Amino acid sequence: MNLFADIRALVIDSLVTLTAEGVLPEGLDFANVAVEPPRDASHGDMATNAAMVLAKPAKANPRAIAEALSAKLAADDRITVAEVAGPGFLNMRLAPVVWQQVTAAALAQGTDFGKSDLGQGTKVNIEYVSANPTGPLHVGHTRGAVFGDALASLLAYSGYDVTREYYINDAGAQVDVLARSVYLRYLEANGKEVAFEDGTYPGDYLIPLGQALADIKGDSIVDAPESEWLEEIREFATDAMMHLIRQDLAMIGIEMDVFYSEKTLYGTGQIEGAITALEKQGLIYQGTLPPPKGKLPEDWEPREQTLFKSTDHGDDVDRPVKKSDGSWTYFAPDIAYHYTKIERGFDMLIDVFGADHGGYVKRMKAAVSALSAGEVPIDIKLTQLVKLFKNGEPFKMSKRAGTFVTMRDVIEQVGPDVTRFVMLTRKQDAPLDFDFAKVTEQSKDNPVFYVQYAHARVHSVLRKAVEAGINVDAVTLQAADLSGLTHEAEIDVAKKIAEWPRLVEIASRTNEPHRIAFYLYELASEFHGLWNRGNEETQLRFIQEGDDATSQSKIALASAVAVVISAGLGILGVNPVEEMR
RNA sequence: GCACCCAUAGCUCAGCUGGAUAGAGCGCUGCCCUCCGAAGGCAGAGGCCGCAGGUUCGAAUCCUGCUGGGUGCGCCA
Repeated sequence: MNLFADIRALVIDSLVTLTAEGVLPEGLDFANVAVEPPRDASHGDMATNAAMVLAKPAKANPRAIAEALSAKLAADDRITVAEVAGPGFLNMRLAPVVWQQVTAAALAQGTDFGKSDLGQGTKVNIEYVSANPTGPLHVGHTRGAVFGDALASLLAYSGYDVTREYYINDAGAQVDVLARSVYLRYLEANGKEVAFEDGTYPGDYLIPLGQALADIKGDSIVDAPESEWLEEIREFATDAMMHLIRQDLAMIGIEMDVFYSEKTLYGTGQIEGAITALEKQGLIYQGTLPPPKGKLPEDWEPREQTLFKSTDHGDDVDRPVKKSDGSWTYFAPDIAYHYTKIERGFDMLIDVFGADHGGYVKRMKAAVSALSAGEVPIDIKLTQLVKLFKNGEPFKMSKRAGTFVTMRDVIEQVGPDVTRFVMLTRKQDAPLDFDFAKVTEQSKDNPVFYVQYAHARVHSVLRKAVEAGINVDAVTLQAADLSGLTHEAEIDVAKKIAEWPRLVEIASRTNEPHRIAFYLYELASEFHGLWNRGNEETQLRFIQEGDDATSQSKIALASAVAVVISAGLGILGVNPVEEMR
């Protein structure tokens, strides 16, 4: 039940009626008519801009339209007041019964309250994490992982058919580096002195791999040339790394639907196929790119390459798909990979990249646009850096030195729930400060705690009610008579609950799961406020001694809050707690 | 040099794809526990929404140009 959609439907109906009656001219477009909560609560429960939007095309005074609309709306039972304000706003006040109905709907639908068919089964592919299989996930990956996963859940909740996908970069030079690094560890396990020079991964996490290899191989390839072991060790090492990465992901509750290997694009004609598809459109040519303006790289010299005319699809310069030696650039298999997404029948693509891939966005969009004839939209979300702090002291990570902070480190210290929530309390394109001390603090300074606390308080009430012999099982609460919930403080909580479906819709349309986190904070705030008013005004307490029926209605409201919090946390991938410890 | 992202209270950030007097938390000043958990709540002070133009009935939001910060810029992935 989306109250805002219901009221908007009522407004549109009224406008249609007014058109039929000749008050409004025929053929007006109502698409821009919005029904939203006014910023200032004193203006009422809902406001519509209908009169202002229609004034110009209807060639009429906005206030006059608003007056006419007001008369129609006031006839509906749900609306107690519909008054014209300002330049032509129509402010509506809704009857208490409306809020009681919303509360009942939330209880009846449980965590499905807020689900919609907005997506209409649209097949959407969300690619996220996609970290190189050269080591464990670090904090930077964590943000993209959490963001992508929450977005996937959000879209699924809104009726999209979601596929969570991870692209394994297991074919580039970086996996050769991995193989050589593992080989060094293997030599080490065989008692050799080795040096980790630039261009190798010195991290400790490869030591067990070297040992495992030594256990299998003994010293048989200690003196062998690279050509004899490279391929085998590469395979061995990337498999091991992907195993590690899956474990890391599992720690934070992420399970991918598809792991897509870059390697499988080679030797199967898929890269060639994708490039041919572009070629047929005349978008592939031999050419020489102009040098980057400004500071010229020392070793720059003009070279002829195979280029993709991405400028035809909104890019700034054309991009090479082949290096000057004729081998594919990284971009080529990426084009082929996205081509497979189109061919696999996805209607919509979302890529979640780290901010350092910002320069990649336009060419990827250009490729998808060209390959799908503009039919498949692609949204690319860049996640900004996570700055780590410990007691206010920042600490850095350096992959080269092998001293980066892993996702595992973070999860082990603060837990998956806190990590996920904190990383979602910021827009993904803004940098995030993550302070180990602060995120585990139990105070309202910490939004995770604050929201969890509200949920726990509801369950505390439920426990107390049971102790007091009040029946608060789900069926009883759903059947409770809520007509007594008329106090302003209670209505305010119900109003917040009513916003949930609308909020979900907005978050889905914008691909912005952080809105869920902020909403939950606001809902928790309303609930804490009501709770505390019970201190002074005892009639607002949830448990009314000797009056089970009243208690049940108030507890029903509290339970509705818990249901929505639970649904919201579910989208974020956070487990609601029933008790604080 | 070019492209993308960002700029909102002392600090950290929201702001519902253009709405009315721009909101939270922290910090600061007060107040509220005999009371379902005060791990909370209430109130107050605090703003040229980076600057300058433009579009509009109406702009923090859209457009243009600046300023300042981040990221990236052929033969890495």
